[in-house]
Amino acid sequence: MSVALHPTIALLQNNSLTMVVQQEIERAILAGEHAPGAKLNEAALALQLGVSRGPVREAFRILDEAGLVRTEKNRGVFVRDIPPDEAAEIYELRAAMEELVGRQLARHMTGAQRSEAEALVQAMDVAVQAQDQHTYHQLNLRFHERLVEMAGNRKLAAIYRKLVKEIALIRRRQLASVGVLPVSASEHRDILHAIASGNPEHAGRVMFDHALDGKERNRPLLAQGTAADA
Amino acid sequence: MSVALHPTIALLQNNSLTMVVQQEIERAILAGEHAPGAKLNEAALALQLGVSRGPVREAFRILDEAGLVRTEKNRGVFVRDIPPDEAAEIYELRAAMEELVGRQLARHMTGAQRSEAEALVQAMDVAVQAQDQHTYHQLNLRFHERLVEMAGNRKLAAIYRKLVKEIALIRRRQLASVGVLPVSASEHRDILHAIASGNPEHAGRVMFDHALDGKERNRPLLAQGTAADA
DNA sequence: CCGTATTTGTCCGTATGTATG
DNA sequence: ACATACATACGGACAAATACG
Repeated sequence: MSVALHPTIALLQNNSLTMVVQQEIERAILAGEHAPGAKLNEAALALQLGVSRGPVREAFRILDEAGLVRTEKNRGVFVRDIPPDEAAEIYELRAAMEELVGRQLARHMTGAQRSEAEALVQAMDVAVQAQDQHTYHQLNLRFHERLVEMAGNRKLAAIYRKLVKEIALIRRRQLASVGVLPVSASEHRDILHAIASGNPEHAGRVMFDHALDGKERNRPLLAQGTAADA
Repeated sequence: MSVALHPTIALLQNNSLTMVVQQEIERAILAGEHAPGAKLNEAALALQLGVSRGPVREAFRILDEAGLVRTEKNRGVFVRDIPPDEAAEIYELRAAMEELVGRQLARHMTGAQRSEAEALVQAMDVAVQAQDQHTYHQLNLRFHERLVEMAGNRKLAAIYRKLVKEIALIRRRQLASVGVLPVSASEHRDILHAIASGNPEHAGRVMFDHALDGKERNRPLLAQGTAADA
């Protein structure tokens, strides 16, 4: 007797309290409810979430390994405040990964995948015309995540997702950076076009350049790093 | 009054019990003392390490996030047994990262860095002539890790190190794979030569091909994956 | 510089869920 | 199918370190 569960419920099924706590703290951090550099009080969080300190501590260890918080022995856990030079390196690495994705997709993208990606681009157009920044941003994230998934390397996809979270954290630091909306509107069509061309190097370069735009848009606070690749 | 500490001691200084436990379990896994798929008993490990179950549980969460173990709710923690198709993807991803490193080094490698790398290559030659597999293997790991570090992207280096650990775990699965020794002896000189040529694409390709050799040597058990890049 | 309060680090007990005869 | 044994999940208590007055 297997009853179909609502997706969300299904996921929560195999989740220990530690997982729930970890996801909630992560959500709060990425939502800006805890500023970079802020101290996370173990007991206070446990109380607030209605759990004991054990699961909170375990969640802290996960978040530390994931790079979202930093732990100082006998002092506590702090939201990571990624310095500009390291932020630049993370942006460069994400761009390099998108380049790999572009190369791979130029070789192996299927028609169905192309259709799915184009649907997302069209939805973004709608969001732009409706001046709906939030929807646009969500769709943009999904567009890129789906492309990365389509590249067919699960480890690459997993690392990419972590980088995206760190970048979200970096953006929290730069108060103003939200606002510019449709800079990349037409670029997404260029990406799909480049992929469809079947030229791996070209598709890779287009995706790399597009990804680095995100870094450039945040330039004011970033040291002009030299890191991996161009 | 700051007394100079031995490096090892210095590291242990700021390490909580959880860190110590995590590093010890990790070491044991990578040393093959726990086979892939084996169950790690919380209480038994705690007893064996002379600590309580708390730090062991926290260490488990770190190792899970790092990808070295897998946790099943209410069942326990198991050493990850990475399936062949995912193993192939990890090898491909590492190769792609080495390609990035090659490109970057072709642009920015300094003379001092080149000297350091050449010293490691020479040491490897000595190990080969002495038929010292273990030393050769260690030097080989250090050679590649140093090159990755020299690329100047700390996040890339951190991810690379994690991939290397997962690959070490994968190799644990394939009982025989140790034995072939100097396959890559001269290839390391080729790498340095390609980097010195100053041609990023060429250096990248040489490092990519070299890295993928490691995958090919382990082919028998690997599904021929399609993953990221060539 | 010292004493106090707060917070983290560690340990252990209990409840709950899983495997086994 | 049931009962028993066992392992994990979670909570709470004590000890140690740090921060503050």
